[in-house]
Amino acid sequence: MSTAEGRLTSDDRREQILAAATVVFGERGYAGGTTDAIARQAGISQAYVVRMFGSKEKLFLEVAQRATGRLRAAFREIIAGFTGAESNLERQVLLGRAYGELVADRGTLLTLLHLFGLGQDPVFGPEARESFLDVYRIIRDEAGFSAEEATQFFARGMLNTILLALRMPDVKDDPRAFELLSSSMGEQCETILASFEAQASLGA
Amino acid sequence: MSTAEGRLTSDDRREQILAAATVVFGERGYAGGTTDAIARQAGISQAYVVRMFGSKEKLFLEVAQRATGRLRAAFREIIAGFTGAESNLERQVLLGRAYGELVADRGTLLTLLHLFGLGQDPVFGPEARESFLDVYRIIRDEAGFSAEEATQFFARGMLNTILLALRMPDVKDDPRAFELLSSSMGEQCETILASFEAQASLGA
DNA sequence: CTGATGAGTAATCAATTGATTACTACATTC
DNA sequence: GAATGTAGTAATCAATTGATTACTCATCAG
Repeated sequence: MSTAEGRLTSDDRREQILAAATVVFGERGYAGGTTDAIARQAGISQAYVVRMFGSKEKLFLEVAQRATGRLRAAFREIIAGFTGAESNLERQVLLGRAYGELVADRGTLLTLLHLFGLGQDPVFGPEARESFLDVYRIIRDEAGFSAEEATQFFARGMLNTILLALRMPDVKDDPRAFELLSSSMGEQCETILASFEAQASLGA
Repeated sequence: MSTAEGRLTSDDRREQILAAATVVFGERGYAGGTTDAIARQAGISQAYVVRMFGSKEKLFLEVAQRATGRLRAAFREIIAGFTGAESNLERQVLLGRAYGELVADRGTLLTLLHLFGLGQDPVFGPEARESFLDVYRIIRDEAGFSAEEATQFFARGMLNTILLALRMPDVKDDPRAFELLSSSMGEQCETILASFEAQASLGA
């Protein structure tokens, strides 16, 4: 996606770099994602990536905050649409669907997962914990789930996240893999898989 | 833990390097974990680390295989101890406890999680999927769980894994964090937390 | 003793990486 | 039309990293 445009406003360029960084950090993790790969993905020079965000660390922080922010927004949007007539089970389905749509962007999915693996980092750790808890508070206080319901919802979400990160749908021919995917993700698997196929992967 | 011993047999040294690599790869991921950090952790030279395993990639592969292998062994040991009188719920508790004991080693926990985030890697991806499915098959075929029970068991396990990776117990004073931890991990949280405290973290 | 084998390292290399600097080109404003 | 700000890059740097090579030192069989 090295969109070879001309000059952009710094805000537009910023968005573009964040999108590119989400892809690269997703595929290679924080340590493995280079500013050079991000620059190439965005079609600009490596120097400009660093200059616009100050450092790779600050860039990743913004990428992570953007991902968790989008998650919060997606959940709040669904909750705002609650009529009050749904059962909590129906609400779980609606929220789960929203999560599925969000992480249909593989970069976002993987960035979230990589962030979770950075719990011991002095900078990203606190950020990761706080974001995770924020989402839990939304599900608990704003969606009105009980602790048990919320935990169950999160557990299923984490399993789905890992199954997608693993690219488990790639071995869907295996009967046990198919069973696990169906049992955990239901029909959502198809939609998300299709979306993954559509996403360009980084060159070697 | 730079245990400054003298010469060891190559097998003993191998074990020691694998243990050191588990710690380092756990804390910094595959890309971020350097052979130099592993060597220092093991108290030997960087050259010897590379030489013994051929490459960093092969070393990580062995570390990952060791972690997933231990998981399979732990589950099989528990299953072998089943009397046939337990309910499936009791069996879930027993297996969950075994998982908790395994990932009380933080290096193992994080190595597993990092492996899951490598699903698109041409080398580690297939390995990760196959290992994950192997464990699922054990739970499904050898422990005799239904697809729904197994999925639920895995979902809970993945949530616990991420909560521990996030170091969520560090913010246990937060009422919602405490609630989530209690609801997902129960009293196991205490044991594992204590074990984490006891583990030396890498120097800067 | 001697010679071979295995454990382990120091030194070094080429490649990569995040960051900095000095610069260019295009706008906008006065 | 000069001046100023803003988007963007080329060139370069110091540090790091995985890997290789040539070596040292200990041990042990004969």
